[in-house]
Amino acid sequence: MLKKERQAYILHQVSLHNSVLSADLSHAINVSEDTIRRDLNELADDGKLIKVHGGALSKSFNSFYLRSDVYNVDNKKRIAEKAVSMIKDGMFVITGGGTTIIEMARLLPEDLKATFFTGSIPAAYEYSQHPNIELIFIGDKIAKKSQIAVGGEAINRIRHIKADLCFLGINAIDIQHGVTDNDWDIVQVKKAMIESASQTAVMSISEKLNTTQRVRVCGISEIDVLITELEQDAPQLHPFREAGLPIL
Amino acid sequence: MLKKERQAYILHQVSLHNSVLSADLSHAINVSEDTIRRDLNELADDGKLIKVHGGALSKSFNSFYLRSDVYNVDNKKRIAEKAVSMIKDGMFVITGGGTTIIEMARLLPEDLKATFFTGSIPAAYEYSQHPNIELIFIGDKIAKKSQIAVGGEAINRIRHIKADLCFLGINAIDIQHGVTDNDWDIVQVKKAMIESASQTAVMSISEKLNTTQRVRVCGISEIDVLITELEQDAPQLHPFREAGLPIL
DNA sequence: TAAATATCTGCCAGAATTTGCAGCTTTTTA
DNA sequence: TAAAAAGCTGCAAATTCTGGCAGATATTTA
Repeated sequence: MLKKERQAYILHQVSLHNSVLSADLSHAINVSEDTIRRDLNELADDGKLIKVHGGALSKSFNSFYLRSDVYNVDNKKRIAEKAVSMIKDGMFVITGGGTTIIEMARLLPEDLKATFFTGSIPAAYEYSQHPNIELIFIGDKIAKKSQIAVGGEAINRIRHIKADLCFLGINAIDIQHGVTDNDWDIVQVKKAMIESASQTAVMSISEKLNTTQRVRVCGISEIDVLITELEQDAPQLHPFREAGLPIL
Repeated sequence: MLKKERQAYILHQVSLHNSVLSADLSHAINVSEDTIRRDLNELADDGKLIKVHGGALSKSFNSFYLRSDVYNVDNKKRIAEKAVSMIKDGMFVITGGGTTIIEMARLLPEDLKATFFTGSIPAAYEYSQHPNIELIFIGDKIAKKSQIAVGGEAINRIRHIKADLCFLGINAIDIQHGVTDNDWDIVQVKKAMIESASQTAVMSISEKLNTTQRVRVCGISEIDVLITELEQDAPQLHPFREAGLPIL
């Protein structure tokens, strides 16, 4: 096998699998690992791939996770837009925290008059910037990681609220296990919020669909709407629609 | 799986869920927790995430609040320093809002362990950035102008607190009329805070000495310390000291 | 065509990296 | 305040990397 051929093969494998191991290549082409290494070094010098200890990575791989932040912001904005469309003048809305909620808070139309409840400091900050929104903060001990109020006091207060809508950014959702999260305290708060509202909308980027975490928030049946960045008829959403969950 | 791949996966998970546990990652990728920890340390060194006990947090999540220019920062810093010196480990401290309080929050020493109560969103944000401070937010309707909780619920909660220290930034102080302010709702909250604490310190730049506003908060006698940017023996402070008000 | 030259490939020894483990310290939690 | 969980350090084994060397192969030149 010619050197050129070999390198072409390597590039093909890299673009196919996003990553390759020197040992695998050596075995597949039947040349020594040294040769593979030299090839990888050359290809890396030419900027065709990224060499790392033990093998190589595709170039697009790197930009994938670097860009995923920005990429996700766009998706979250799309979700936020859909969520905002559910809110009408005069409503009582209760929301959690998280980046998607923050995006939603920023997109609320100037002339919307509504009352918002939240226990999240960043979300509260955004709501308080809005000219026509009345904001009620649900206080208690603030969880450091998420800057959101947790604990019995907060849950008690939430129980006394009768909201029209509840918006929750969620960490994982799955047909079988429903909505799950990884922080016990925050889950308690979310549960209370769901119970206190007549309608609950959960917001999630599609990447979180069909994933699970450790603590269960609620079953699919307790949710009224699922909001993702996808079109309503996207195939990933089929199982959820079939489970009777309305999609926005 | 290559090291870089693993780290990319970790970053992806962090940006997706805002936080991850070492144990979960170790289980998901099938490597030892030591390896995960080392990865997290490397990523944290590169500033890609924030490492915490048991896992890591997303970096982008926390930074929403822009430090805006405040009037008279230097003087307020000087006041804040004096205020900080009053706080000891283990104390329960209740504070209002305002720029002076914010400065104080930023100056709290890293190793101070104390519990803070506040109803101010910006102040809460600052406290929540501190590693060793336990923060309890006193929730209720948020007053737009000052981003602070006001109303019966808040006052009720404050009544149930027994704090060691109360810090208030004040708008006006005068020998005859005591501490005065211009917002009725906020004054109610401040009154409750003063009552709930065994010691009250009021903080004011010297400009506000000998001025009055429309609503009375409390008389000079109810204050335990007055903190200004001036030296203790500054002539402007004489009348206050003579009225029996300790000066810091 | 034969010799000279350049390139490629495999092998090797020592250096470097990575990883899991054991023992010990620190932090968290009940 | 003590048990449990997580973190850190140093070590050892395994893997990978580096540069040099030698033989094989390809290319050029006399």
